[in-house]
Amino acid sequence: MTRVLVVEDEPGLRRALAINLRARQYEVAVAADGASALAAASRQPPDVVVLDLGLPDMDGTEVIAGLRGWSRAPIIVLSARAGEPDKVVALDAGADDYVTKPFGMDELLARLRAALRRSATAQDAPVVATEAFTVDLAAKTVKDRSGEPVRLTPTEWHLLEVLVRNQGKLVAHRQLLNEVWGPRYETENHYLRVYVAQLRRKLEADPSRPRHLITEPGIGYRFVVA
Amino acid sequence: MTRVLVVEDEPGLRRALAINLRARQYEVAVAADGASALAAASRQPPDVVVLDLGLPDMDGTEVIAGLRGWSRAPIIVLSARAGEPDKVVALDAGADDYVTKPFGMDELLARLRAALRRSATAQDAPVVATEAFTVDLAAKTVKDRSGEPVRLTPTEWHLLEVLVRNQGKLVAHRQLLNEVWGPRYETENHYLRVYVAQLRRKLEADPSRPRHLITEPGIGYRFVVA
DNA sequence: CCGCATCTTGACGCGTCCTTGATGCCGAGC
DNA sequence: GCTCGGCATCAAGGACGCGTCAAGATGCGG
Repeated sequence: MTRVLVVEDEPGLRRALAINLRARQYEVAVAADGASALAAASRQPPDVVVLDLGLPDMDGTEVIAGLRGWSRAPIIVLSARAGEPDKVVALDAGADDYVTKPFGMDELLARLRAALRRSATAQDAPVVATEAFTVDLAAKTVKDRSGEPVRLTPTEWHLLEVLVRNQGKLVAHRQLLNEVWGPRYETENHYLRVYVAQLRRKLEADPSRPRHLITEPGIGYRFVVA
Repeated sequence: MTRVLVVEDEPGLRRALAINLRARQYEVAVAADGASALAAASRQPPDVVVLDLGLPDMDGTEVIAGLRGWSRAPIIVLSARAGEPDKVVALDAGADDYVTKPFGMDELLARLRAALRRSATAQDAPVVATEAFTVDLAAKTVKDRSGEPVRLTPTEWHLLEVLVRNQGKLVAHRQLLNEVWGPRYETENHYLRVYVAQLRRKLEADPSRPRHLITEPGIGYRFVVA
């Protein structure tokens, strides 16, 4: 069954969305603020997210960034703000669609179907194997050479996932920090050093001579398979 | 380069769309009616389609169906009709997004970027190859003739990137310094000599006789592939 | 309320990179 | 032939970034 995460602080609308979606045989999880949305999403990864931008606790783009760090599930943004700049910011942050309140339930459902149709066809092989370890992006698991699972903390996994998804490409400090920690942490390069070091210690055969998690001095990091 | 097919019968809007898209480095094909749109799409498969529903010769959903028969390129629908049923019909027919006229150009461009981001398969590799080395702008990698990666420092890479982006064109000292070091360094021509020399030493077959990183005395530098 | 895992923050040594100066070369102009 | 300005090359210093270790904070589950 398709799992929808509804993030909406207004109780009435939240209920209405949940009822309508459940009536169409979707499995619905709800959250009233950004923090619980991210928690719920990590606990039960949704297939699509309906996200109200006007949340009490976090900026909407931070929620988008938090989700995009590890999930490609379509994000449909709801907002009372019809201004163009708001739409551009949300879409460029990683949202897939932007619906202005008030909206019709039929339209939202149609946009939801369109988003799901796309993501159904866009599934690529989410397993990447190196000589030292294997990453399964779908199952969110990492195994070492002998097949033993490797324990990663949530942040370690976020970071690894972003790097693996851009395999071969150089990912800038700024982009990594933005996708894993959010836009407000774009200058905290020290976080990267600490967590890259931890990943290397857990994954690389010789952590002091990394072969897959490569430093590009002054620019960022790169994951290479060979 | 990303190819956009614009299907719009109104000449003014068609021109405006084409101009704006070309200004953003998209490759634009235009069509004024459904039949020529389908013909153009089959001749030159687009990466994304911007489709006005109010065409003179065919119903919009027919055009969508005609495209969806063989192409998965995202379709962004433009329409003057804001009614919900129209949106639902178009989206369920296979459209990816529905924008109501009048719309802002920035919003359309943002929705276009969002659509393209999803169809990750449509990414051309912006790779520039010379006989001595190969530059991959997306992955930020440089390889020499034997395929070995070349290590560049951040400043070296930044400088090379600007030159390669303007391949064939002459880039003035002032512009290079401005883009790499910032506006306050526009007179530090010495920096350029040092770093161009380093790039030549790392990339050119015969650094003292450069064939790709060319000095234009008194003006600037130029990158040429052949 | 406590304990543990995780995240954040700090300090330090080391290596690399940026900046800057010195020197030689070449061509243009006098 | 000489001088001068722009360019190429080399070298050295100091600054900065990176890796590493470890000690507080923080938050979560029991």
